[in-house]
Amino acid sequence: MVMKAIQEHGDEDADSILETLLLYNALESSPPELHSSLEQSSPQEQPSPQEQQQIDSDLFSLDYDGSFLDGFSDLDSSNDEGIITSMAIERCGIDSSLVDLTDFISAAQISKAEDAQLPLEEKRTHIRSDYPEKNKRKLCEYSMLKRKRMVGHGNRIIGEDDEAIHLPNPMIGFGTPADLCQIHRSLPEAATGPPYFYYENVALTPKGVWSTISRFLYDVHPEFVDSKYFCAAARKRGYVHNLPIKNRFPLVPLPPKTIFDAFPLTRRWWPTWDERRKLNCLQTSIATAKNTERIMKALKDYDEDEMPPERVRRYVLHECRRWNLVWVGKNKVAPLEPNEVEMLLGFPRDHTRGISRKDRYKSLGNSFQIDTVAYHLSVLKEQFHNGINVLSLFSGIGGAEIALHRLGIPMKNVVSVEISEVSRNVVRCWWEQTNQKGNLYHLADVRELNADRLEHYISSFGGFDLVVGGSPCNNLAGSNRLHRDGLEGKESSLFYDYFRILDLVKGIMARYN
DNA sequence: AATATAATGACGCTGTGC
DNA sequence: GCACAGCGTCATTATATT
Repeated sequence: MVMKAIQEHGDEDADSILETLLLYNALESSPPELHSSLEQSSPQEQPSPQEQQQIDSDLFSLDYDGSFLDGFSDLDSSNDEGIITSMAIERCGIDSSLVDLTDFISAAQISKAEDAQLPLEEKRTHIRSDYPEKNKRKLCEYSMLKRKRMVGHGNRIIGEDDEAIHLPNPMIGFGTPADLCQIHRSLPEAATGPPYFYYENVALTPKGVWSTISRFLYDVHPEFVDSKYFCAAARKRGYVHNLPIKNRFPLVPLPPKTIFDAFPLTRRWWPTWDERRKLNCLQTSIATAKNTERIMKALKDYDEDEMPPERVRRYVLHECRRWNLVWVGKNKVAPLEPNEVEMLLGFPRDHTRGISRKDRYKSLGNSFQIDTVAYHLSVLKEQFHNGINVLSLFSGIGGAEIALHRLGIPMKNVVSVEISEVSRNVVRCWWEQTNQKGNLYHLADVRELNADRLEHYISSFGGFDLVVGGSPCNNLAGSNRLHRDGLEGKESSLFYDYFRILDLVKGIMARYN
């Protein structure tokens, strides 16, 4: 089918080939194919000096070398697609499913397709005649046009958000510690640092959102990762970043990977007909007492080892999945406690202690999964072992800061912007409790962070090494029944401030160097 | 007793995959 | 056609604080 698609479209039109393959795939039901994980062992020396947690190199003596794909960045002939396709088959095996092949080809394509073609502003701008005042997106695009010189017209018309971005399955990004499907990527020139940037948001957005985000963030393709490959709970997120992806390493100790590992006591009460081994996404609100009460009622007539009728099982399982419930007694389920959520997300125990229960769930539900993010940020350790300057936007309860800390990367200066006073207090407390040597500067609103302030920070400590943050997902997230109105929504449009600030930092840093 | 803060419970719909 | 997942919002009620 791959070959057929190539014959149909010729070697050069990679997009059409992918389209065709995806179409074939939609028409056929291809058998599920497991990813082959590499089992080679070559001890990797891990720089872990003054770290309290020693890294057990035997635990992760996997080969991170992505050499099988080393040629990718150097391919430049128009015949690449054929080569890539055959490499894909070679790599994934002749029997592998089309999904695997297309994922592979897609990942390889992205790095190539991105930097070519249109000038940046051309791609990011589709409304250029009117003078926008109303929405942030237009304002941003307008300011970009003003700032950058206009280049000639492109020859390809790019429609409004119609370049659908395909979510990979399995959602492992450029590989997890256990599944090293690593690909060498070449970033578009406009995307390269300094500074490094790392942007995060929910993977399952309304259509077109991720292509817009990607277009603004210098055409870097998002890395989609589900944190279920790092911990016991799912968390499907997209990450747009310009970090290297070679030689990543995970945090130690490794977090529990299954529900039973995380909560051993639940095993005693877990019915055989509940086959869940991972939790669903940890959200900002939990089940009510009424919910769990109804479940208890539905089960009250059945013994522990007795299988309830299918109707009852279906109801109970549906509610358990919907509300992320765990078994805590005979026929009794309960939502997770705040400190249990902290543990699953990789935060120190009682990190959010002292604020209201509701606020704990909310701030945790809005946070990073630390192990996942730290895995991506781990490549900074070698480069910044003497310390790093961080601009942390939408900091929340400090997921990025904690990831860096747990990686053993000293923070020299952290400018942290967070609207919630409660969350700022959490980070401030943590900063003091962990005896951080560096300086923490707190701001409340990203919208007030202008060029003057940035200039001041950059001149005072010599630039930011990393701009990190995840902008609000309120208007993107599936759970929002009322205002899921996309990237232009009230809160989610703050993404454009992330871009605005990042772009300012890039500009100022370029002047200083 | 008035006011501030916290907890409760009900509320669809989109996108994807089989 | 159906199963499933999903960093959420709001009005109302309960509890805490002044």
